[in-house]
Amino acid sequence: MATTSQTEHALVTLRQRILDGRYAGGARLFEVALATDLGISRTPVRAALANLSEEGLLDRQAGGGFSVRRFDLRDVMDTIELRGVLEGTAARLAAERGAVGTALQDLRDAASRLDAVAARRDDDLSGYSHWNTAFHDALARLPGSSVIERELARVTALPFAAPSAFLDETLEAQGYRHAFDVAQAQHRALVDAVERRQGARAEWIAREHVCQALRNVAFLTGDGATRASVTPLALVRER
Amino acid sequence: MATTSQTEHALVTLRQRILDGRYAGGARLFEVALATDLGISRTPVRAALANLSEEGLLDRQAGGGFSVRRFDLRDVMDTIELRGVLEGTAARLAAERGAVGTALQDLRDAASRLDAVAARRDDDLSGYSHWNTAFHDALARLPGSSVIERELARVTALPFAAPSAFLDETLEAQGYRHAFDVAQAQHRALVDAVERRQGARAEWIAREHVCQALRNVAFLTGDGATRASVTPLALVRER
DNA sequence: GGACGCGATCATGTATACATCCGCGCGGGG
DNA sequence: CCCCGCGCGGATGTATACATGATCGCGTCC
Repeated sequence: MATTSQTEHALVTLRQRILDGRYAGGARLFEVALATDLGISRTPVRAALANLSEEGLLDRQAGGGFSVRRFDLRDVMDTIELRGVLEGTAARLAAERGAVGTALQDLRDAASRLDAVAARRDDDLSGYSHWNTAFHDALARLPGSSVIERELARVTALPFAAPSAFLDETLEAQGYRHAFDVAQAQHRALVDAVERRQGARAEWIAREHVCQALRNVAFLTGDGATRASVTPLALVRER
Repeated sequence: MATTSQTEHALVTLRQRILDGRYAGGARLFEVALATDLGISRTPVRAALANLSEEGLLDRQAGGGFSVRRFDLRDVMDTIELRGVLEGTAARLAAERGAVGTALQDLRDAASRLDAVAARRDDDLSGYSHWNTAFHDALARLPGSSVIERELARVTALPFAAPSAFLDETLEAQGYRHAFDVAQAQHRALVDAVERRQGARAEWIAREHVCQALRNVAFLTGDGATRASVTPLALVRER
């Protein structure tokens, strides 16, 4: 039912297409056309569309039906800033209330792994990306609040708002090694702040941490033509 | 109500039932049972369930199907705090970037109306509630960010996180007039901060503003037995 | 010549039959 | 007595036929 289901197939295919920018922002998606295209009936297509709407990739239109959600550069920046705000809140609450379960240990582990990757200095981008994602996942779980965790999951589901969204692109584009080190210092400082129950400091560090992502977006979109080649920005259009 | 669509009917009915606490938190909702109960087919029931999942009132279960989302008192507090965080962000961004369109004027208008209601001192709770909601709506629109607006709409859709959720109950429970005045002072201060482009101050005021809502929840749940009678908390259960 | 109205067309809404999958209990066999 | 496996019942998944409603263009009537 899971992997072979038609709904799953439609969901994966359509998500990929939207992320690829194959459908223009604001474009309406018609059930019959998609069903014919995918070679399935309208029912699983409807189910997939409802799912994608829940993920924030589609908008429900007034009289029924769905359209592709429109993202411009401003929305990308706002979403990344929102991630900073939510991660800051997660860090602050964890500091105020105490971290829950194994989340703090997971956070420390991820930070150590990132240290190890950085120490090797062999440009292990996929390793860095993996443990960076693990760090931010642990951060989301830190205060043990299902509400915070849920909202952070929603935001980071968007391709350009994921914690490791622009790691590969920016690091490959330039020798951004110092940004790499600065980010790692912030990870360490965040752990320290939460352990010392310094809520305001923890929140501020998380806020500042996303500023690197904002700079990356600015850099990648600065000289114009490169935009289309940046994977997480494929669905972004100017309005 | 204008549309007599079956999906709409199912959506409204089921939402009401969930909000009333008629279905226990975590309880699974079966399509056939609901369809029979509502006298319609499974199709519009499915559509309504998908909608309610999008609203955050239901959880999608692993193997398919939906269950009623579980809320305990901690979740209520976290959601209200989250509203404070998001409203604070809206206020800060508006201060930093400048308010957009008529939103700032709408905000001032709502504040003036609230002043007028307060000046009359006739306990016009529905009037206060209405303009309080208008104030917070304008605040969400203030930075002109569809991302912020969307997330705030999601959070305030939950019955206990709406800006005017506990107004009636608390004001009627006690002569909470001074809280009324304090809240109005915060509204005024928030407008002032945004106008003066004082982002940090604006954010802080919005954060502090929801603390009154947190106190209201604590008050209404403090002496135990009153909980069930508080409308926005009907779906809340201890875990 | 302009405006109203009718019908075609296309999109979603709805019902329903059938398929599939999963869990569980019963029965037979080791 | 325990374990394996078959079958059944109930749940969601899927396809499809038909209903409904909105939009638009064309034709006719005033």
